[in-house]
Amino acid sequence: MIQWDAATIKQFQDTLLGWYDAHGRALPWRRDHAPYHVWLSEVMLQQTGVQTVIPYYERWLAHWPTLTDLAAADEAAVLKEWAGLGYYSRARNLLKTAQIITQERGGQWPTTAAGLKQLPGIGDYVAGAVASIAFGEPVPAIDGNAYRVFARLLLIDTDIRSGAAQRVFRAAITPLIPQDRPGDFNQAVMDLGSSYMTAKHPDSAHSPVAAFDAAYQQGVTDQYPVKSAKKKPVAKTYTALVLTTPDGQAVWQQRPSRGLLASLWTWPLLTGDQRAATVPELLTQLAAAHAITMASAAVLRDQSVGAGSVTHVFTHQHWTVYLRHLTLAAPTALPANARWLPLAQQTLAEPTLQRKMAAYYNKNKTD
DNA sequence: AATCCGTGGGT
DNA sequence: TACCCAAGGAT
Repeated sequence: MIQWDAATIKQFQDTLLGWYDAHGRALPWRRDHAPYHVWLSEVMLQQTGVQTVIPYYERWLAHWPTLTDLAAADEAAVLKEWAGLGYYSRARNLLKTAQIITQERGGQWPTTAAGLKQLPGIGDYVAGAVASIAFGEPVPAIDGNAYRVFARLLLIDTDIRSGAAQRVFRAAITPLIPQDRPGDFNQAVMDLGSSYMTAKHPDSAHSPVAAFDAAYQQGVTDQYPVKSAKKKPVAKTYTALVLTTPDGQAVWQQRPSRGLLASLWTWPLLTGDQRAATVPELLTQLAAAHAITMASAAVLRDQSVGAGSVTHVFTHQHWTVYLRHLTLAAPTALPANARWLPLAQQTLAEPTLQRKMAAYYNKNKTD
């Protein structure tokens, strides 16, 4: 690992900030440095691309313009607004933190990274980003960009997926932060990491900090950062039941409040490939899995949907979902975690998996 | 420390 | 197809 002297650090800061002043991106969350705006954007941007976030960010602020507005929201409304962004605990934690600040702290944000990190959903990265950008604290905000940029500049070969990475990079980056512009420094690093110093096909030669880039100077950019491989997703198979009445009402089922797609709504899912199961078998499993009971005598029609399946890849699971369509004469009573709503309902939070299933159903439905 | 938790885009 | 990547955090 390379250590810079004080003069080099000053030159690096001036070069990086000069470039940022001239070429930094004009993003919606950079219109001001309000902690609500900085925090919301940083949470949305976790593991998520800028172009995906922008429309969600704008819609969110139209819905809840202030932290006080958000603190008064229902969790169901928050999840509905978040639906499609993924990692849904982020949305639940946004609401929790808004309530803590509004109701327990009199609307006052902690102004240090250490204080911010106590709040739900705020870890080392978001704490550093909000503390530096909104409150001017000279702390690093170490995200994937910072890992990549400084691994190359300083030839840091610590595996960025290892437990030691946070400590090693924090020690390396902290001395480089300018006391007067920590927020701009951290944002400049992010812009650098998403323009010249990208993961794939970097343009190190034209980077404004090429002169400080040891990996580029030595022709070893492709060796940094060191990042161990992920393991591949586990394959799982399910069968979704499209349970409708003749007038187009369908059974919607809310997933448990913890775990994958927590609290979101889908058509009821049974484990395994149930394309060959009989109607009584399907209903037995439906009762066991979701406490939804209905008599097989009430089923007017039993149809498979399409010849294939819906596939959806999560971080750790690769799902294959088959669809069965059962038509009932009339709605039956449902437990608290299920509802009769139109097939194309607009009121509940649906994950992308459900949107894919609905698209597949609409394309393949028989009548 | 290792695992869980989404999604869309690129190659 | 099967990877990898993108402004991580909680348990």
